[in-house]
Amino acid sequence: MNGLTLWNARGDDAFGTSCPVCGGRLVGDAEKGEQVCLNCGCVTFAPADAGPEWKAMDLQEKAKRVRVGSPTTLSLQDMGLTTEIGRSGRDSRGNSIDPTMRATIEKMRKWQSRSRTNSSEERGLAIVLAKITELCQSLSLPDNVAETAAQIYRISAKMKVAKSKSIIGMTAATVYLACRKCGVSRTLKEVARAARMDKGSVARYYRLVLKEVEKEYVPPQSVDKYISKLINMAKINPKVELMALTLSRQTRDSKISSGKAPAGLAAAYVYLSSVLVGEHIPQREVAEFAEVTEVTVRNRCREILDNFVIRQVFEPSR
DNA sequence: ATGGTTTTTACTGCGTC
DNA sequence: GACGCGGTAAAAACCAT
Repeated sequence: MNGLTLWNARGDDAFGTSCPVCGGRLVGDAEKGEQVCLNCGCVTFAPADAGPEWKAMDLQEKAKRVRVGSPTTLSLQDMGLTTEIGRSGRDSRGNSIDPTMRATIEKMRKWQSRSRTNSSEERGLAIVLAKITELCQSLSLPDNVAETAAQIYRISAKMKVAKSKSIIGMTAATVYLACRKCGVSRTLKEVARAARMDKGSVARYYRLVLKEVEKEYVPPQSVDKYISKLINMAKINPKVELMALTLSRQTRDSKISSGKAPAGLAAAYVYLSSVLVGEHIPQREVAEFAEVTEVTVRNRCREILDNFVIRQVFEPSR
């Protein structure tokens, strides 16, 4: 997907289940939570502010995102054999479904009711997996993250870790862990907000799952990922991204990054780059998008500038 | 629980447009 | 005067032990 990073100039309803340009099918990009159209190749991404106002659209989204004939998936209680099948008789592109397919769907529906969850355990599993899918959607996460989250939850359920734990808590924790494992940059804060939980509780559940299920160390998100994400969310000129990534690479492995919140560091790189490139985004805005304070941005900037000399190579402008 | 580190909060001062 | 920027002290949050 490298080099394909377009940004949504209109900033409106580009994120959906079908391509805003040609109506083609969108597939997720594991890197950034973007979606790419299989038909025309254009890239869309989630609206910058995942504020509460698009809760309303989540339900519609959910209804629209019916998966017909998709491959088996771990994020459904029965691996996807019992898809919730809409009654509209239309597929995800809005085309009507041909009779053969319709028959297949009917068969699936029949089998679905037969194999329906009978034990309470399985019912519980189904509920949580649905929650996971829902949370992933409201965070605009690619499918593979949902799958990973589902897998993590299955394991923790099997290990009885999830026993008598809050459903949203476990959901948020597994989704957050899945993000980290898949290298998708979503902060704990973002996950907590989407799950309507406070950060502290999600962190507690996260630790629990990490300790009991994952056991291995899951490295934090690289600064680069945050930079790309910031650029995408704030619809900043890609030139700035290039600059920020370059700076980030040059200064990697330096002491300045150890123990610091990657989001703050990324914000500092983006800010500095915006100045260097001549696009100049106020600290205030960068900080806001990175969900850190201006103070943090400033502190990171100072450390970067204290430790490195930035020599700008001016191109002859004619 | 604790102590060290980082981030946030709240406030102030400076220069510029 | 409003705005962007830089700084500071103290509180709060975080994290490893």
